[in-house]
Amino acid sequence: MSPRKSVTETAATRTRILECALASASADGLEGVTIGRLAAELEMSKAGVIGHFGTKEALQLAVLDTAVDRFVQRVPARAVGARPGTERLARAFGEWIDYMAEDGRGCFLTSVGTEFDDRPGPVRDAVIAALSRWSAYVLDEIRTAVDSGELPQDTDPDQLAFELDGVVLATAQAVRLHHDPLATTRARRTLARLLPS
Amino acid sequence: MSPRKSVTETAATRTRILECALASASADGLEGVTIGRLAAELEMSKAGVIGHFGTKEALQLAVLDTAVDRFVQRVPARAVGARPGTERLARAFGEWIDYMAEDGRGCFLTSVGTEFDDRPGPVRDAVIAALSRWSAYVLDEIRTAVDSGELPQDTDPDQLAFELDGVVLATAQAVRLHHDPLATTRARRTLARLLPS
DNA sequence: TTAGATTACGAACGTTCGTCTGCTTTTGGC
DNA sequence: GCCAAAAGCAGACGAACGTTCGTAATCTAA
Repeated sequence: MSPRKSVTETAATRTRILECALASASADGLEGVTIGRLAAELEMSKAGVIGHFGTKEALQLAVLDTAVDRFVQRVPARAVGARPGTERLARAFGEWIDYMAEDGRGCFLTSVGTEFDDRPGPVRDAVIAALSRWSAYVLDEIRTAVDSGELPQDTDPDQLAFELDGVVLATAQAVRLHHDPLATTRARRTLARLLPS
Repeated sequence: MSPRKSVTETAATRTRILECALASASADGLEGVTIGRLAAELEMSKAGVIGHFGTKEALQLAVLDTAVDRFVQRVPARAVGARPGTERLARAFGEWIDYMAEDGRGCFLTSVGTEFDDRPGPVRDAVIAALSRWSAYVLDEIRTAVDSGELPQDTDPDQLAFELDGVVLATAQAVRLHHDPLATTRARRTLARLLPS
């Protein structure tokens, strides 16, 4: 039928599937992704789609991986240039907020976290693992800031991380559910208070 | 077959269905509720289940209504005795936090908000309406507190409401996803800072 | 006592789900 | 140029989906 692709192009097919699945999952949730709809949208057979992953669950994990990669490339990667401590934290969270506000995207990772927060399994584990990595990153920077005196000595890192998490979640809700154009403004204001520069 | 129920008992059947559906939706999301599983769990026929509502979407809206009712009975209702302003706000949010922490329940309303934040339709509209009512309630109390001098004159009510929302969302995530036993402690600490008494 | 709703049933509808089985085509290394 | 490996297709599988029948049993009201 259609001309076959080179090996790099077949790897690109996998990427194409994951991009489409990520878009679908952003709207309908990770469980809402279906092989049939993906196949129709990509003009492939269902077997051609799932053949790259084996099972739907493996596909879900791959989608999650893709989303995490993009997040890492976008958020922490853009903060490496900032000085460790509050400056890096402010940069990272600022990038995250901007990222969420783009096209009302929100945060895929936290959305899936809510979707799977009561469904034990590999997907839930993967979400928790990813969020734990982020959490460790944040806590590390907070401790650096405390040690250097940027933050008060009596700062409770876990408490601050909790409040920063709240800012992110509130922003995601404001952006996606309420389409609030002032969400980023409010988020930045809270951020500035939590992370004095 | 089985003896028919009186009219009050048949109304109780509807309640029984909604309770079961609410439990199912808490775990699998509102879209994850299926007529077949409900019927099996309630030992009824699928037709008997859906007959009370007509369509699955109507059932979803009824489940949402049930959840909102319970929330109202539990959270704002317990705060009516508190003095308007920061005291009532602190009481209401404190109750909400306790409510979320019970059995790691989390907040059904915000979970569904995340689930449907990109799916236009009656369910999304109903979630937004319910959250808007809560938001109006909170903003009203904040303004009362500002007027009475409990909160600084330059308080931005929307900003404070945004940050309170963040506390709730962070608590829900900590409780449901991470099973964090310290979630309520952290939430109360943030609350105390946002709403000085 | 009777008539009309109401309630729930069993059964089937057509659709979609995820998965699997052959089969054909293409690819990459020899 | 050849050949195993991989990619993708068509199609079918059983199961589950939401919905809709016709019917039997029950309740309410006249």
